[in-house]
Amino acid sequence: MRKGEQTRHDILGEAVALASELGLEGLSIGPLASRLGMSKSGLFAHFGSKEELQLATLRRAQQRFEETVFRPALAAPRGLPRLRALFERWLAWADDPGLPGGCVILGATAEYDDRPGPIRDALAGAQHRLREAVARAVEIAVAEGHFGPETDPEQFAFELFAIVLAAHHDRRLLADPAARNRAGRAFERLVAYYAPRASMRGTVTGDRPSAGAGARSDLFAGKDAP
Amino acid sequence: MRKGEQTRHDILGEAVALASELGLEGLSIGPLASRLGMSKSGLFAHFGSKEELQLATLRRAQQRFEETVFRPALAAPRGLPRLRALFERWLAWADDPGLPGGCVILGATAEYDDRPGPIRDALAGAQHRLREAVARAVEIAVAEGHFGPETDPEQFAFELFAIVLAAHHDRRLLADPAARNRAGRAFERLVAYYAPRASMRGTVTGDRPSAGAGARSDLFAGKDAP
DNA sequence: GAGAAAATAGCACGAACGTTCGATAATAAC
DNA sequence: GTTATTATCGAACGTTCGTGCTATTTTCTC
Repeated sequence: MRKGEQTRHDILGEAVALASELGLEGLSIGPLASRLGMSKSGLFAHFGSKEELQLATLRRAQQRFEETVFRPALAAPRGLPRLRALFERWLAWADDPGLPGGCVILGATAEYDDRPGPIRDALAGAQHRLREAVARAVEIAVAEGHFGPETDPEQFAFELFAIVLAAHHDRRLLADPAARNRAGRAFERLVAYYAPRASMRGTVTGDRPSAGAGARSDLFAGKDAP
Repeated sequence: MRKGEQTRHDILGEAVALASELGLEGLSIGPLASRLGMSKSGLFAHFGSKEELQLATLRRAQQRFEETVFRPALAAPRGLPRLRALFERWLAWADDPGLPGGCVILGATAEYDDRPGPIRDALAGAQHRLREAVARAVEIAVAEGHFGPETDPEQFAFELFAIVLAAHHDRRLLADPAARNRAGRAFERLVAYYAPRASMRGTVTGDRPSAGAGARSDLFAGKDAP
């Protein structure tokens, strides 16, 4: 009873890596089995259908995202520092050695975003929850005074996601090493725009916006996780 | 000699629609042939290999993007209006009835961004040229005085692309009708950020001879039907 | 250690795929 | 109108895929 769970765990580890390169659709049972040194039918018995394997692989990737990106970011101080930590980890996520072909979730989204079914449901649900969690973090930043009170949390979450998406795109397709830097500047511009001082708005400053609004974690030491 | 080109044209029209739903990889010859009321082998003879069909389909999608999005935007006045027209058309592109499953190019990018070969090359090359073309449009906007002189054109192109990407994502996966509005607000914020300071520097360049609206269309300069 | 239960292997199936080939029908050239 | 060329078809091949069935080996329980 316990040996099965172990191999199932190993299988999903390889499955995430393989799905990263070939997509959830291209994740085929034969090559996955031979990578693990086991038979096709032996592997198949763990899931009962390919779709179940795909769902389990997707859930595993989502779980790893939460453990690698989201939860550690929650350890950062409330408000902007937390958002900054989230952003940094999110960018690094696509370079995870366990994801040789980029983010599995984004890849699966491109494949299943117009094919109704449990996979699409799982993707949409997770995306919805993530976006809401980011929006909550933005609300906290507003409460902390890092952003102005008229800040729209969902709008912020949308724009943050947009930056991550484009960075992932440029790194994967164009292999552009400048992508990360560009993403960073876009993030700073985003943060600067919503900063409480309205004078920031619509102005053009050559240098990076000063980290006035609690960018350093030591400024707000003491206030911690909710 | 001419009948063949006509059917080839018809085939690629359907191929783009099918690839929009199932991806370039999922574009299979059998179903495509039966959609067109012709035999598998008859269709196959036009391309000689599946990869050639995929490449031709991709080139056709790129050509349609240029005709539908980019070239018409060039007809708008230089500078910010042109960028705005580009942005609007770009957003509408994903809702094109000929693309029932979203942008073929973005879909293909997700599939082939880490698989070396002619398809990836075509994608990366086109993306590079598009990004450069947008950057040139931004340079013009700077010259027109619509943006401040320290505006980084490539950074702007990156951020503009990010907005479009996220809008496409939210519309496809989340079926979120608010996506377009959010993208619009992100665009306005982008434009506002790079706007010149209130201290009017005026429109510096009166009349540098414009390249004209219907200038060049070498965006996706790929050889077509060989 | 014996027996029950679970995990894995081996094999075969039907379907779908890209591709080939020879035959036939449609079109273009003269 | 005849002929040469091109376009299309139908059938088949070799693979690969997901899946089901039956043994056999491994693991857990008492």
